[in-house]
Amino acid sequence: MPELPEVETVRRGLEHLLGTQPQINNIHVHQPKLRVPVAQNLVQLLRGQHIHSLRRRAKYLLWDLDNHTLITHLGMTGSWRFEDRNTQPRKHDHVIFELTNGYLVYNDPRRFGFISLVEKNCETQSSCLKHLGVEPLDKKFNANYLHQHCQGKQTTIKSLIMDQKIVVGVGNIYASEALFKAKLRPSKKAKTLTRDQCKNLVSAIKSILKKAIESGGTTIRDYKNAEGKPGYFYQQLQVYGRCNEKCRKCKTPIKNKTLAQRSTYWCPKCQH
DNA sequence: CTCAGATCCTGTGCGC
DNA sequence: TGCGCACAGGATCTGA
Repeated sequence: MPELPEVETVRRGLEHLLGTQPQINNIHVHQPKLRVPVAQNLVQLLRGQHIHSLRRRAKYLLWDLDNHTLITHLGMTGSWRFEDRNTQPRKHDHVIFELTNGYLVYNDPRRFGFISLVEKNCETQSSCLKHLGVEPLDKKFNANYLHQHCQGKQTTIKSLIMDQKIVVGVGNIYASEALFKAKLRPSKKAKTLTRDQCKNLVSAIKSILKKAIESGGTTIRDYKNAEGKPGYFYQQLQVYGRCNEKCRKCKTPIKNKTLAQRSTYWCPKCQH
């Protein structure tokens, strides 16, 4: 569900709502069975700690506490909401953080997300973060880097840019969108890309992600930011979800096919 | 090592 | 109206 722009939007919203270093008074775990089970001693360990800052790495949110870092992931359908009063609990409210200034609620119908814990300053060595590739908006993600990773790769270029070991944060929506902007077919073999094509693709990924962040992300169905508001990048989608609709550039009907288990969209005339 | 496919879950929307 | 099926923004594991 949430890709980098959505996670970054959630991070910014929560950072604003949390205020200055709230303390965790208590935690209520209603459903510990997330993709990674919630640790049994989570409540005991975190009670009394403060939330100092909220960072993002890839699609993970990193919560800096006094003695630990909380690593959380939204999976496909996870969301955080902040409430200043204790309101009616909703279906799939799995974990509730009772803070000095309000309630922080993790809701996730499909339970593909998780909340886990590592010792302070150890997060980069944790199993979920240590194999991650470069951030797409970092200057390390450039034409040479991508071209090198394409060498000899039998897989498709769409699978490659969604591979979090190479570059993080690009999910199913923005992969299709970036490939449209770079005029490349999603099914093109990664090893056949020239350096120039890699250069175009890198800048397409960067510009799409930046624009999506500016718009507060993309809401297809259930994504909501921390304030409960949708993202507006949906209006700017060129191909994703537009099967049989006319390409906005050349009027050719957009094609749709499942590629590597994921729904994929492209314009057969604009992309080669 | 590389790559494709199955898998973890629930909700929604479609065709019949 | 109701049922069954396909599909959904992610990441990890298995096995060929």
